[in-house]
Amino acid sequence: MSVGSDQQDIKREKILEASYQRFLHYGYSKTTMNEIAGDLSLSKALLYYYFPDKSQLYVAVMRKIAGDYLILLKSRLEKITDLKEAFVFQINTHHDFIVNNYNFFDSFRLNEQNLPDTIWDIVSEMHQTEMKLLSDIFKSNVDGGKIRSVNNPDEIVDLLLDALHGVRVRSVSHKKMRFPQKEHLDEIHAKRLLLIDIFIKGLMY
Amino acid sequence: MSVGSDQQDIKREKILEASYQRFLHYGYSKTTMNEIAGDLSLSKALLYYYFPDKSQLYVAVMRKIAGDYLILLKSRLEKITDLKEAFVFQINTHHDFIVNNYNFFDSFRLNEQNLPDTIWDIVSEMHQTEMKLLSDIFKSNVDGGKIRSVNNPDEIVDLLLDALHGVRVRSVSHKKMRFPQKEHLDEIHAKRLLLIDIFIKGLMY
DNA sequence: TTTTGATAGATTTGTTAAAAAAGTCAGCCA
DNA sequence: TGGCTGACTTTTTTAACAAATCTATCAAAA
Repeated sequence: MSVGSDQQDIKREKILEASYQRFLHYGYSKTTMNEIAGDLSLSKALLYYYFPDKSQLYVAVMRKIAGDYLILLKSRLEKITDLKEAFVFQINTHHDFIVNNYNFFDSFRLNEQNLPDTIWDIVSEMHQTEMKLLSDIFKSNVDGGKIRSVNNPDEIVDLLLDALHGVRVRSVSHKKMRFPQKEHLDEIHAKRLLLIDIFIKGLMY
Repeated sequence: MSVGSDQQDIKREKILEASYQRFLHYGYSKTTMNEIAGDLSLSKALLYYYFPDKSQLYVAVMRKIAGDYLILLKSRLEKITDLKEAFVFQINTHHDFIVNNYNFFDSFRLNEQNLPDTIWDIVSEMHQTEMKLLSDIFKSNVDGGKIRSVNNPDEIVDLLLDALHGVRVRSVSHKKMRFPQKEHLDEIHAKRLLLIDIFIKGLMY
């Protein structure tokens, strides 16, 4: 990946961590470079020594938390063989990822158009990795004879992810609140379990 | 419902129609009472004779188009017995309703908070009616032995609607466009057919 | 090589006056 | 007298512009 001394990498990490906290609590546009520098007792100019500009600093933070998310997902899914269990874990982990970083993602909701396109590469990579992990489990379930063979496993996995996503979106947008309440989380979870259940039954012989 | 002479009702209708056209083409906030009055060659004051204020005029238009939508849905679904066909029709009709009135609904997207709460009653009523129509078909399919009995048909119907909804949302929000393109509509449609297929299979014996 | 203070240039924010819109009302008229 | 209007008041939006804040740069210090 990147070259540089250990010292540089450590400082880079420190900057990423401080930036993450700011972005997380105040969002992208309400975070200033001065504040980040202040948190680290550094000069603002140093931030520009390590990162070309604010937007690319943001993308770097995004890359980091996306990476952490994927590592968590991977480590757990590689041990899971049950298809239902796999989807439940995926959907819960993804949900936590969104909820825990809600403010961080406000640059997506308000479409902050000055962000570099590389951020979409990260989004795309996340999706591809999720798909790959689940598809593998799916295929091994097909091979194991637990569900019937289909000609396009990836499409099926993608479809179920879409459907599960819809369970959250609808239950939120229906009411005027923008974000699911604690009470609703259980309801969403129950609905998703039911959906996975029916869907997988529909894939059996 | 409302009392008044036939003449009054006719004028009311004319106002609703003219308002609808304005809201549809320019959205809520970019439509003025003067323009609506101008289209009808009436004075603005007359609008206030028939409707208490702008927001309630908007709600009245909403109630009208929601009513039309539900009538269309009802007339067709009452003749459909096949569960799959019913869901396909529902989802397509709903989609058309949203697409055809896209600008009209901009008051929802930008959350125009000065709209009266009664608008949510309409949304709620739409959903309930949709549910009722589909649930009836669902139940008659259960009775006919085509799918297995479940303890809560409404919940199942609701779930499938959520899931189908998700197919559209994900395929849109994934890319940065806010609205599905023509080319995507076919893809969405195909995905939904597949989802309905698998889901209903999962409900069989 | 890493760090900074000073500073230029761009963007956001706050302010205020003018314009446009919502909403009201006394009275006209068929 | 119910339906309608023009003229009016009040509220909201827009435009312009100065002040403040923020991003980004750079010469020079550590």
